[in-house]
Amino acid sequence: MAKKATKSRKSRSSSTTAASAYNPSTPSNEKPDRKMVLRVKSSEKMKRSAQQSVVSEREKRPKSKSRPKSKQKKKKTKIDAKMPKKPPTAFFYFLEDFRKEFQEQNPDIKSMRDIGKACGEKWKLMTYEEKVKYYDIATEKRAEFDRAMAEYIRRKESGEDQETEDDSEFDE
DNA sequence: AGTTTGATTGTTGTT
DNA sequence: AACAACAATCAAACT
Repeated sequence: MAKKATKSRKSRSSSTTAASAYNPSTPSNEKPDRKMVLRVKSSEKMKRSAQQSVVSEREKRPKSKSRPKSKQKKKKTKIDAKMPKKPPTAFFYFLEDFRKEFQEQNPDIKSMRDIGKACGEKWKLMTYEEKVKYYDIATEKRAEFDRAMAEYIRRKESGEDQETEDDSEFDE
């Protein structure tokens, strides 16, 4: 088993792995954590979705307006490099892993479009427990993002005019 | 040659 | 409550 030392960073102590939170019902593992229970409320919703997953609608139709096919990014140029971008969702992390495998099985396909389709299909087939792994990562990232955003705002309010002060960046 | 689109789901923010 | 927009990514496509 490859031991991915992913825990290299931050040892927030906290043995609270988000995964635990995601596992609302552990058969044998019953930890009566009175207060620390379910930090992620979305877990229930997600689980339900995963289990039900049975969507009768074979054709999803946007009830409202047509979907803007092109409206994601106009210019990838730097708008604000300091601004933290939204963290990838669980699905995106899954994509990262899936992509590698997919490319091995299908070296012919290189574009993400095709992979995305396959990923989406499999994603829906995946069970909640399997998804939890990715949800866990996404949740953690979101927390970090939230913190980064707060700091970013704080710094911005503090004075964005303040040029590199703590970091000696003499680029020019 | 450089910019844009296209496709996937999830999360968040706005109304 | 529900929609809108954006997150990564890479190749094809367009200008």
